[in-house]
Amino acid sequence: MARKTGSHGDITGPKVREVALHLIARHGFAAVSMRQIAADVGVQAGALYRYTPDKQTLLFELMRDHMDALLAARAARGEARNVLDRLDDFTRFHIRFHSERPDAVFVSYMELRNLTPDNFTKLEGLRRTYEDQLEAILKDGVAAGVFAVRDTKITTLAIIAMLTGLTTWYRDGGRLPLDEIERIYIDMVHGAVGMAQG
Amino acid sequence: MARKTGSHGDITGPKVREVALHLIARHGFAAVSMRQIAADVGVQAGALYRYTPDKQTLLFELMRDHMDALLAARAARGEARNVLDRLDDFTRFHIRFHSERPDAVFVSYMELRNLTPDNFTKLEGLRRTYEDQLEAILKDGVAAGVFAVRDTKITTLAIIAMLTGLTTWYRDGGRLPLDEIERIYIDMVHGAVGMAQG
DNA sequence: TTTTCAAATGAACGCGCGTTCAGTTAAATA
DNA sequence: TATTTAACTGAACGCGCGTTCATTTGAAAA
Repeated sequence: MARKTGSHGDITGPKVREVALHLIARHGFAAVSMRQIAADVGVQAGALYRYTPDKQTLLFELMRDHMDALLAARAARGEARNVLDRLDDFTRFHIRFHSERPDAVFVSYMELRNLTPDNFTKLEGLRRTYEDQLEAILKDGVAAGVFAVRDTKITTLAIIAMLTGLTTWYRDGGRLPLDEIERIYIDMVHGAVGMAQG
Repeated sequence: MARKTGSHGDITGPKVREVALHLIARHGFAAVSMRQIAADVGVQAGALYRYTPDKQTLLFELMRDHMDALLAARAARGEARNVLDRLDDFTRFHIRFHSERPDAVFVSYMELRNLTPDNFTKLEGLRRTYEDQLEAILKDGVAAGVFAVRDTKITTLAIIAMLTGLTTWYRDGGRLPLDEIERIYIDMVHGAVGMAQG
């Protein structure tokens, strides 16, 4: 046996990434072998190397693609005028985007330590770019006298940690619909930036 | 060579755990080998099995000890009278305890997936016990009309995620002293539970 | 000092790892 | 249809893995 009937790189390639993302999220990068990924894809281990030069690059590209998608989706959204709407929009966006991709979120936060220093630096840059977008909103809000924030950097990180924490427990079809969860988080974010709730 | 001069189980045992915690936090459980741990301890790999029956148990006991210490330290603290003081005390306690043990925190949150189902269940119970303590405060605050919280469960998880996020960036001797960081977080927690800041 | 016990060695076990590659087969092209 | 190209196999490579164990040696007890 060699090439299989119906085989096509445009199908196998994405499937490799999908399977890898899922397995790595479940068991961790170091705990998942190329043979396991290959088995779930339905090929032999050697075939994976048509789609990635090595395991490390596969991990890095999964994480980089996630961050690229995050920044692209964010950029595609128009900016609201007033600073409170911008904050609410960020909150809603973050919740939606992250709740739809728990595997990618998990991997992107947990496997940073398995990246080579070079790859780590690149990813840090992307993450920093995203964080800076929230901090810019906070700074504008403080300047406008709308938010009362002691330290915009810490508040930025605290809000992102709070919002991202959602992915550890949120499951589709759970106790509360995502709309309601969004409202709850928006209230809490308002509180965190020193606004009265309502 | 066999037994080394000055060797003693009361010294090597704790050192095994200390080294293991540090290496696992840095590289992940699956990525760290028993030989690496042994090398940092200063023994051969076989000697580790005088201190743990196997690698999995070593991981579990590190995580369980961390949670036990967390609950014990929390219980050792007297409860304040009014509900706002109790919330502030929880916030301060959580920040202090977690900022002092970044390795253990990291491992306890990241390596859950590497536990056997049995061990996972045990640890989930301990974590749940801790979360329930914060939720009890929130419920009391809501009942007393002091807090305005839509959903105590979600708010509990959100606050803990926000506070624990600190360990990903806090380093001793950083830009802000821990006292100041505490104040910032206390303000944000007040906001998250629907109180005006001050 | 002799005996007992605790601590650690170092070699060995089978196994699965990431990766390479010559060979085989299906799909695409001419 | 004949040729080229893309997809994949399956075997092989050296290596490090978790774990076991007979043996050696230092520390503690008698």
